[in-house]
Amino acid sequence: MSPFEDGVARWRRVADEIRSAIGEGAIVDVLPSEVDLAERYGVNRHTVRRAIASLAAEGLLRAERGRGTFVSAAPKRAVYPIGPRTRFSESMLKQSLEPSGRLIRSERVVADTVLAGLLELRPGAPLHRLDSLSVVSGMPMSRSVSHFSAERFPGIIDAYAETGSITAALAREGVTDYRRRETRLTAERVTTKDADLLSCAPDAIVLISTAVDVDLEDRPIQSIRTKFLADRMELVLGPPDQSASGL
Amino acid sequence: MSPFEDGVARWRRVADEIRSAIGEGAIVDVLPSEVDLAERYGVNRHTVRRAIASLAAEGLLRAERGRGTFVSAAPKRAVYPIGPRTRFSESMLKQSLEPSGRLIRSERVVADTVLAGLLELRPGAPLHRLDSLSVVSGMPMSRSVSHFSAERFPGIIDAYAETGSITAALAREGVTDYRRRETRLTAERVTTKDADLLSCAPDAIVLISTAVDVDLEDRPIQSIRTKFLADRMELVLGPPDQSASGL
DNA sequence: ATTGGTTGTCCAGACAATTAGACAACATGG
DNA sequence: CCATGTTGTCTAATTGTCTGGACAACCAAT
Repeated sequence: MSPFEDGVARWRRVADEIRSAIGEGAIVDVLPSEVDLAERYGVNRHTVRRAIASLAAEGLLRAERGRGTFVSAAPKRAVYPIGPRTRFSESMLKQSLEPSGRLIRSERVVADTVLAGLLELRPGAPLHRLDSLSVVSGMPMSRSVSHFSAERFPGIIDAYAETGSITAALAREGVTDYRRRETRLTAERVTTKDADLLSCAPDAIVLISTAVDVDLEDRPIQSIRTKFLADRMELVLGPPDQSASGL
Repeated sequence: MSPFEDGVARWRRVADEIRSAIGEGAIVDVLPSEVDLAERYGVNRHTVRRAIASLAAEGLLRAERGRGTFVSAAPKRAVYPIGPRTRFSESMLKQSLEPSGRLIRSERVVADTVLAGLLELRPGAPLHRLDSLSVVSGMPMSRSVSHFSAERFPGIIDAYAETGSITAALAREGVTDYRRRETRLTAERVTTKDADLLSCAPDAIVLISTAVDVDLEDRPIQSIRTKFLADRMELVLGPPDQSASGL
């Protein structure tokens, strides 16, 4: 059999399986020996070693010569409750995390048929495209692309650049309250460009949320497409009890 | 620079980017020429060709000699509305899809502290562990691991094996209605074992949903952890309007 | 001190990935 | 017809992956 087959190196697949095993609690404190792992995954010991080296570089494992290899810390994900009254900054503050938003790029575009449908505007209507990055306690968390009506919110870009919060920026534009109408969720591999912005592994996974926010009269305010780094975030739906992330 | 860097082949990364570009609507009908793509992604033309070959094998692209390369069909994801009244089989039927569940494995286990907490049982309580696969119109969609109290639902395994639906199985055990209390969402790479069961690429991505269902008296019924194939499913929260999946 | 089990390092070979260049086969528009 | 641009195929050379084997260094018991 060929070492590859689908463009993913064996050592990386082994690394992924070990990471999963740790995440699921199948491996708790100490790893099986390199020889055992090699046999279990059907690869050479060197391949296992490379996988372990990769995980050690992530800070997940710690190898000690003559003793064994140990898991150093189960990484905890930040929790993001998502529902009709979803507010990113508020959620992070409740977890004693420091949210901040950074403007990556802004642009004036015109609405295509899809965006026009979502925002209930005519195709060709002028829009503000807001490309932003959310950083929580120094760690990049997500990357969003929002679209606003340029006619209704002429100063939204500047307001966001100053406040770093969409809720705050909307308040300046006269929107005191809003709610989420619908959220669609899926997941994909991160693109290389996003990987740079989010400073994550080039093959990390992002949860993709596509949503429309509406004001109290149910008129669309913004269409927002957000990519959350899956290994740093956990989305929670349901009653707002803020228990710690377990599994 | 090395062909690899992180265990992912270049052609694979190019393939992923092209797939994303199609998913986001950046590439609509016809691909740029191989030479253009090679320049854009900074790789050799042969590498682009391999990426295209991989996507063509998936059925996403169709290359025609002398003319160009075209996207054959925007793959539509099955939509799964998720909320308090979430029912997998019903949702699929509404989309004219044929759901069926298959029992992979069942087992009697005892509750650890985490499961006991979720199900509000004492640690050590006997549980049924139900390991199942959901197939929709012949396509494996998700893989679930459920835990039920063995004392309260002694026949749940047999009931599921016969009906292929958890809702139907619970009805046989006397639970006429139930609702979802909380759902936690994240995403990971699929494990090789799950990749076999789901018959998908060995490095596909799964949306992981961890939830607890409760009866009308708010007593926990089951804890369920489901892995949805992200490229075949889209989770939707919010008002139940069943519009087609349009990113 | 010895023994057994562990991680760390080195060498070498077989195979895959990537690059480069050149040319063939085909389609389209002038 | 012909010029241009496209995908398909081939050879070759370079670099990285994976495997196999061997040995060193280290730890924890006996």
